[in-house]
Amino acid sequence: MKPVLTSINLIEEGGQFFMPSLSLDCVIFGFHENQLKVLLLKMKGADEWALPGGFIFKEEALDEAATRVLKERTGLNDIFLQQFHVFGNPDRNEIKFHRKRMQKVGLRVDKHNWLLQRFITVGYYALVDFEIVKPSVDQSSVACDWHEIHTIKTLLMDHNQILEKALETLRLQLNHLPIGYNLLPQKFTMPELQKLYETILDKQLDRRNFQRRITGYGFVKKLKETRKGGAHKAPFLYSFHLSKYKKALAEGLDGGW
Amino acid sequence: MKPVLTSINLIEEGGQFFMPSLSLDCVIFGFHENQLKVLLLKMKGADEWALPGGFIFKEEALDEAATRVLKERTGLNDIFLQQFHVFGNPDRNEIKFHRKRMQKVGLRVDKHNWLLQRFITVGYYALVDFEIVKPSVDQSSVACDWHEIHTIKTLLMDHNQILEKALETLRLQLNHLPIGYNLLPQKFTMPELQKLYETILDKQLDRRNFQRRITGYGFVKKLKETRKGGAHKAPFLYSFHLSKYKKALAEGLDGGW
DNA sequence: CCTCATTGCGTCTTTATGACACAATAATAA
DNA sequence: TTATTATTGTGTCATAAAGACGCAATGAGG
Repeated sequence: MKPVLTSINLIEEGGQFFMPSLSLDCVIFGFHENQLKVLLLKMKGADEWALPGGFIFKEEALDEAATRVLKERTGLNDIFLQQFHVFGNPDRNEIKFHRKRMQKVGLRVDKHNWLLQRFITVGYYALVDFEIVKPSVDQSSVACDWHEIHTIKTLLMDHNQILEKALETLRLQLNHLPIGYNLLPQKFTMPELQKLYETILDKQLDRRNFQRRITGYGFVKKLKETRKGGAHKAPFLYSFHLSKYKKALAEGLDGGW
Repeated sequence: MKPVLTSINLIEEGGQFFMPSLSLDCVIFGFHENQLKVLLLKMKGADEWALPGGFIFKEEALDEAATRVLKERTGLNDIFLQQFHVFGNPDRNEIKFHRKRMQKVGLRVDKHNWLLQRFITVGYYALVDFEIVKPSVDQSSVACDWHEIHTIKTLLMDHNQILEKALETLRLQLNHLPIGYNLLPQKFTMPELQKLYETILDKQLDRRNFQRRITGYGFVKKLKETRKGGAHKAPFLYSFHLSKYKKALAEGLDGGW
């Protein structure tokens, strides 16, 4: 039903298992050491880093396919993921990329091969707890690592554009989806939450007003523990009160109408 | 390059012109008589109304295809449109629909026909000035009419779900995209703008506070004319100051962070 | 045990929001 | 012609939220 395909027979036989001309790419976000990071792959025969992606089985729902790709890449099952945009310009240049890659691998294929067609890709972003993810390479890639969002250079094909759009979406959805909950560990400090907001919004926030506003919403629980070990005063730990968080987000955290 | 296809050779020959397994559907919004409306089609051989849709030529960008469909349907060229979601469940049931339709038309086709495959559809919404649209049927439909948003019953396939998602997106983007500008005529009254907001947000707003807030943003110009003819006091006409509107939206009209 | 950067909590001012009062006005009915 | 009526234009007041900042408490490191 869902056979494990090697690099070679993916090219030669993928066409009979996957939807034609359709792929998906995942922007997997993690938060670590007060930095927003993205999981990137380096594929065999490619110089540039790329977003992890995959194809959709002929009988598989789009979301299922994204879930499967994320599972393969991070080892995690219950991942928060959101479809955010379809990238459908005819010049996305999957074709050149695949042809180049096949040449490097030394494979000769028919020009009607399913991979040598124009592809439209659905962008998903995922939010994971950095701590519990174990990035793993697959058979077609040589590296799989976290990259800090601001240090990312040129990515494969239109992946920079996909990443930008994912970030923009994340910013717009910050007040409507449980982004903090999914990106932070169970217990976190107020400065950590603030830094997450600042990174996503790309804007400095006042420490004291931030704290007042967040506690005002009432969706974080202050714990009795503190985070020892830092160089200065130990901040209190907090955790999300998920039902209250979701309820508040449903209304929208921004003033609005 | 982009041949006009009749109903018959669309089925038989569409496969050589269009991307396989991929379609797009448009939710075309208009605002008229203080009601939000959607343009729906009734297709030959179908009982239910449907969203206007189309396919993507093999060398055509996704947005181009959407623009083309909108042009065909409304006669308009410069339409504001936004891609908002991809619908990719395997049980969307395009297949049953097409098979049924072909039977009614009395057409026998191969089971590998391109239309009898699973289709994934990209949802676009469009905002048009109701006044200047001339809905037109195409060769595959028997009617094309505006429907008030709250009176719409069961639509074809998953089109109710697509419409719902479009409305939800519209609500979320109200403070970030020039939605008023694109839905209202050049000149409009404050009560009209308010009704538009109320319909999209599905919420009553205080007339006086609404006016204060909108004028406070500074992106509407009060004109010296009034809208005569109503049964009561003639309201002033306003028009959007587009550059200021866009600038304000870029910041986001909601308080936010 | 002193230093210092960081954290926790608070104040004050300004701005925005929500609720409501009242006068002005254009079509209609008397 | 004039009164009626529903609606629009403008303003007030109380309350809530946002922005700017002060200061004491704390924990690690010297």
